[in-house]
Amino acid sequence: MTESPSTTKKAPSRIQQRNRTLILDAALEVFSSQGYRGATLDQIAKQAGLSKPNILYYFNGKQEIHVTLLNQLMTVWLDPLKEMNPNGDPIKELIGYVHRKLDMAIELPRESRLFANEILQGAPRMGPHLSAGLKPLFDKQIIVITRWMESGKIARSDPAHLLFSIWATTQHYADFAAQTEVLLPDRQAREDGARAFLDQLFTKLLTP
Amino acid sequence: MTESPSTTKKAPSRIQQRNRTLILDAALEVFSSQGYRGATLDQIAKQAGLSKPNILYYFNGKQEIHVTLLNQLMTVWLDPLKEMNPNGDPIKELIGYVHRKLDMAIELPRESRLFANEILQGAPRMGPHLSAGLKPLFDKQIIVITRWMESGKIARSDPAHLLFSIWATTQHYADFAAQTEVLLPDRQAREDGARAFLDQLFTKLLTP
DNA sequence: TCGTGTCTTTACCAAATGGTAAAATTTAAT
DNA sequence: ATTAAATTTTACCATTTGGTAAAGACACGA
Repeated sequence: MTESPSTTKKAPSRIQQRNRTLILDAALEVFSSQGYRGATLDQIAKQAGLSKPNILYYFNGKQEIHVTLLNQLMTVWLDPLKEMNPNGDPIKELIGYVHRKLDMAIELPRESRLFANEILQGAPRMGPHLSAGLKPLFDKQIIVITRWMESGKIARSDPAHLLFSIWATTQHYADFAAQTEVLLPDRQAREDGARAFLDQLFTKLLTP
Repeated sequence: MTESPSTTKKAPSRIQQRNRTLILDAALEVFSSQGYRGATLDQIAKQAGLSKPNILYYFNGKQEIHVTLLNQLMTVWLDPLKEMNPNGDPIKELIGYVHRKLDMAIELPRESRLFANEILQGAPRMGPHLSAGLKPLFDKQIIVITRWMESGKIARSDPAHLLFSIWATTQHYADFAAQTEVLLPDRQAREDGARAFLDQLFTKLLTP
């Protein structure tokens, strides 16, 4: 029986694994720079070095590629937040989180833009994941941070907005790169400056 | 001679003014929520209550509507930055700027998202305006802030990244509303919390 | 009210785009 | 080597979408 591998759940062949990876890589490139509607299967196919029908042999449609990508990268994206250790030194943990997020924005700007695009459009294909995936983790870490504040180890502020501000300031360097690159053209200086500034900003906020 | 008013530069009639406004309003709604490629002339037409050909009577094409919108709103968007008074009290000026930007994000989320969409895609239709419009103003205000720091009236930090962090944290509430609304559903609490937090964040940073 | 120019609608079109059918080719186990 | 299954290509198709032509409706000054 000849059936598309996109529905089959049996062991994927070497070719299948290679091509699905190829497609998802290409899709990340295209979706992150063009948005969901701006991206075309032809662009993804060309970027992947495959034909359009070939791509539809591995995925049931454009939407499935996009959703697969979002699901797959969600884990990577939330990892730094999970890694915060409730028993570590609060300032170290939070400043460390800031640095890890900034590193991710610099090293994985496509992933950042992929999510930014999706959220900007109202998260039409990710809404459930926000409630089911992000929200619980968010609430959990809010509690951790609140405890840290109550223990007096860091200054009191609103933990939720603290996280928002960390996300906003770090992802800004990926999502608004077209702007920051015009305003601060020297890449190395910009990245070093960002690190130093965010360190200072959040250290001052958190130090009791 | 019958000619489209989009090329004519003569005094626009009452109807012309009304309909161009109607179209630009509709276009703001659609472009900001769907992005440039995601927006269709049919959507804009429906939103404006006009027919598609009628819309193309007033504008020469989709791109012209978009560019007109960007140009028109650029002024409004940069206004708060211009308003910073070099002779005022530095902390008051900067904190005031933060509050004005946050108010704009809350009151004009569509404008914020319109620009966010455009920058995210690499500013393909706005690139020149960044260099020609924003850059000079940015550089000028960097100098003002630098002087404030040198005078000892505010703590030293990187002025460019200070502005980036103000933009990032305030616009976050408009651009990532789909996310913040899931994580902090109570609108009033969210907005009040944002104001208080950003006030605290930047006051701590700037106080010498 | 008449006529000229302004505005709107109807009826289209060509290109782009997501997707499919089925033939052709390649892979791999026997 | 043979063959059955997996993979890729070729040739399409229906819909959507930005855009146009031209006829029709309307406004308004003389």
